[in-house]
Amino acid sequence: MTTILDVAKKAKVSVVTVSRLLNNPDIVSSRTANKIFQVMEQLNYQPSQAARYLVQKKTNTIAVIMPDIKNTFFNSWFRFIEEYSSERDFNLVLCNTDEDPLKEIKYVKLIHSQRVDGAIIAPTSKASVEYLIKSKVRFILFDRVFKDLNTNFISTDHYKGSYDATEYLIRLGHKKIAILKGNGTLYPDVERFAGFRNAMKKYNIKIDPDLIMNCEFNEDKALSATKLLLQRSDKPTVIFPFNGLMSIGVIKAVQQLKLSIPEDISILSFDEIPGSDIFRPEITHVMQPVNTLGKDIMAAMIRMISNSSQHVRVFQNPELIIGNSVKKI
Amino acid sequence: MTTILDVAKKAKVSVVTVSRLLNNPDIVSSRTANKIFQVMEQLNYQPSQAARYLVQKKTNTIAVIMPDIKNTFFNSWFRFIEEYSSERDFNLVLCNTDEDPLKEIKYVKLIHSQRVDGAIIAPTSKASVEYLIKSKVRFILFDRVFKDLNTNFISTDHYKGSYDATEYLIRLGHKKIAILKGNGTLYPDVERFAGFRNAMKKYNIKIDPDLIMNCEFNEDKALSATKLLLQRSDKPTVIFPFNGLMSIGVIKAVQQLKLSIPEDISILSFDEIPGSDIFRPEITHVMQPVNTLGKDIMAAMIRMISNSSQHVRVFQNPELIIGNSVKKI
DNA sequence: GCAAAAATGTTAAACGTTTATCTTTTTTAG
DNA sequence: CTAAAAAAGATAAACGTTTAACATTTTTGC
Repeated sequence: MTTILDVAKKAKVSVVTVSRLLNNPDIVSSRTANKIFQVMEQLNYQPSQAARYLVQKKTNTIAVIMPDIKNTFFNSWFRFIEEYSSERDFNLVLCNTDEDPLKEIKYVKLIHSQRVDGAIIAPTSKASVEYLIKSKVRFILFDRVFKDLNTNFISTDHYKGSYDATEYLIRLGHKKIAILKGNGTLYPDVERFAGFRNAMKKYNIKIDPDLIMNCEFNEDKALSATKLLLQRSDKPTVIFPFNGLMSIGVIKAVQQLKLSIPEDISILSFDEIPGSDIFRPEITHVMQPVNTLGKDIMAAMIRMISNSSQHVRVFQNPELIIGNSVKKI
Repeated sequence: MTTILDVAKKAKVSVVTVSRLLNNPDIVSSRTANKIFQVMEQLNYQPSQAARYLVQKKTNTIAVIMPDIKNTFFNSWFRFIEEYSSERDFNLVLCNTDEDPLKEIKYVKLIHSQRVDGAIIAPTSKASVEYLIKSKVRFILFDRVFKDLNTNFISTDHYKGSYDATEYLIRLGHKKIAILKGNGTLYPDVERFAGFRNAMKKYNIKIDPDLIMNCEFNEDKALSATKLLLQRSDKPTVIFPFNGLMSIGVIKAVQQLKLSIPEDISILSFDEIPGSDIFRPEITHVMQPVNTLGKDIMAAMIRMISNSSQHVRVFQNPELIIGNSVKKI
């Protein structure tokens, strides 16, 4: 690998001049600058980030830790993150945890070791977040907040999204609403359920506990749950899965039972489903503002990196996108 | 940030002993080891990768450069890459180029600067590949090969995939086959078209040049092209888009024209479409072996990193997945 | 042609590790 | 209890940069 010394020698200048050109270009004459640039080009020189970091304590790298890059929501969110950061010359390290706390803690330690300038994390476990705090890694939580942990975050108002969606269903005449949720540990899960519960309460509709299913945000479990639900005598009129993946499970189950949406059963999804643009009927869903969620969190991160401390605690508003997967009753 | 010195002091051992524990654990007694580990835990110590790299010349990092993480094909491929590498304790840096040669060259320089142990790249431009060669970055091309460049690669036999698909269509009676392709620069594009052309030739069917559309792998262009095609008096009986994104465009066009698949028009896609698991009819498509493509390229990369040089030149076989989007004529 | 300003050079320390060599201390086996 | 082996320590160099302090050279403006 060619070093700054090689460049200096070949350009017949001192190492310090080369370094100055790299870090403070204004103070070197354009003649020398050109000469050095030319040599750099010839030798294919790129300064070693590692050596640089040691002195400057900056990596220009931001880590993104998330459960699943394949998940539609995280995927499109990531695209905005990537776009924004690449325009500002920050590098991204992407870590996929698969909702595995062990994988997550491994990654968290790794990025600590890498001394990234900051981390954006949609955590699976609280332990990872506590580790980040202890080890003084700069970070912003995304989507999943720990209320008792007093950290920076950007998330969606999951409560409102779910409340509004439920209200929409109720106004169309639905009372037997089935919920496919997680196990109640994840923040969005809790909030979404609370939103549902309170909307039901407001309209004085009793919640049938048999219609609340824990599917752990898993497609297959949603599929089985749906089959169970649809075989009941007292079956629900609508199913409300708390993420896109579970909605896929619901749709598959409906297809397998040769039923149709919304004639036989209505569906309302939290988040878009993959392939939503061509799937018919269009699935009514709560849409989180991925675009601004991505831009804002990255902007906040970059601000934190330059201005040091910053206070970022934001809930953004989701929007109910009306399709035609919900029937009026 | 706590350093190895802090650990040594607190554990009352020498820096060298701590380093030995980290790099050659067998030669330190378990009593000392435990003591040191305990202190590391307490102080949240993680060695600085940068400092380490300077001496050891290893980053344990592999860069993945690809055009679009949102593209179904690259996305699922990436998941396998990620899984395989994380199990083997390699870190991944993900770079999204958006098919922009400038963004790509920026990323290529970046990873050079980061001194990653290797790169896996589905290149957009030849310049990036030439840069990697010049700067002696270890790399394997993925999907997009440059025949004149004599590099390592793992790709699919695009020719065969397309040939077989075309033959399938012909045997079902199709003669007026419309092709939605790119502009003919990308390797897969060229090969896929050659496969189509030769299959047609074998069955002595003349290719109507009006049915060959350059849509640049773009959804909107595929949509417009499809509308044009379907309004012709001498319209095709089947449309064969060269990737999943263009297939989405085709499907949207068909939906907008209120036609149905395969009654009014048949479709055969190269690659899966997003949401393929719930979309009906099931789209007949050429499936690349994403799983093995991912594992194999990562395995090859890791071998290259440890054994130094390696020769990797592989074309894997795609498979035709029969759905019901192609009508017998 | 001269003084001031700008550009470049010289030297050296620092960043946090690893690693080699050599020395000293501790543990183990008989 | 002793000799050998194992473990730990001490010292120092190296990795590729940046940066500060100061010295020297070159350019600029008048």
